[in-house]
Amino acid sequence: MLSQTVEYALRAVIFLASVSPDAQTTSEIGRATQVPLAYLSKVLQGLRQEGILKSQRGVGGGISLVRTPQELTILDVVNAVEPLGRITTCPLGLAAHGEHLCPLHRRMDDAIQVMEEAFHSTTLAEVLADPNPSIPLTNIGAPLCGVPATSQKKKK
Amino acid sequence: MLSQTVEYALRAVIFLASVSPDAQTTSEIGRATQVPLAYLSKVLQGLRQEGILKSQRGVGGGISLVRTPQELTILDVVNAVEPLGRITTCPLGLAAHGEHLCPLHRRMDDAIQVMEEAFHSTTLAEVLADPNPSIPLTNIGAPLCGVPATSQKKKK
DNA sequence: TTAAATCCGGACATTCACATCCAATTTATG
DNA sequence: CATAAATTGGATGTGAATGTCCGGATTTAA
Repeated sequence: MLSQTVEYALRAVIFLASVSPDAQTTSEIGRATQVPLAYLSKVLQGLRQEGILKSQRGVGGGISLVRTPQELTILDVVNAVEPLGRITTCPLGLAAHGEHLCPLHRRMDDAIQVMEEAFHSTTLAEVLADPNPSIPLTNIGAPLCGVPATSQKKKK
Repeated sequence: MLSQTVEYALRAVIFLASVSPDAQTTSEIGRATQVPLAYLSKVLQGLRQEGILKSQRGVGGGISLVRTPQELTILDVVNAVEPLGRITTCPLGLAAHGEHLCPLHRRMDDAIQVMEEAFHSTTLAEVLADPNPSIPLTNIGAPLCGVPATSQKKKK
């Protein structure tokens, strides 16, 4: 449904949003998000090329958000990694249909659209602010489950 | 987003619904839906194993729906081919979270759920009944664009 | 019984998502 | 300048999704 890469990308940007506007190294992001490090670097590279993230090489460098968490929606991230694939033209290739879809494809696109709207209506800041108060278990309520919320250790 | 196989499966069942309860050969379905014949047979096989379709071998045989178009939803077909992948447990593997998702995964699952509901709320019969009246172009209004609506030629 | 129609199932090919590894490049700092 | 920290990009591997091919099994009908 949603690809593994989308899952990884969202974990990464949520974590980055939680420390925004600070930069984090790929290793730090990997540790926090539990994403395989070698693959994470590819995902982050893609997000940078799409203008979601920016990077700084060298000592003290790392990855950070281009926009603020208030300005960045879940949809922005999803579309940067793998566009949702709205159905805009007839998949059967009937050019005569133009922008008008048959009843089947209209409903398929409608379903994709409601998902798109759900993603568009939520910013990273809103995810972070969600207290999720009704849940009593350990570590629940963190924007990204299992992530040590805004770990503030600066060694050296 | 939605896989190619889902697209093919929906085309096939919509066509079968349009002639329900009659059976159609794989070749006839392939011609009507523009799906590669060799692959279509695999897709149909899967739908049969999932209890969506039934088949009859030999001369005069073919494929037909198990249920009526009124009783079959788009979601039934989608789930038979490739389950939507609702998020029921923490993808980070934190068992302690149990059934409670963190804010990020709660929103991701919510988005999948709205799509699931959109598919669940539509039967094949409703797709077929959709007149799509506002559209003036050729062949528009057919439940599956490009399909000769309930082609009634019986040769021999 | 034979033949034709039709589905069934396995083997194979291709492409892509996912993932790993490592050398090259950039940058801050002593 | 030399070194260590960090990203970048290329090469490569693996498995799943997509797609093709064909012989075998089943059923109807002549």
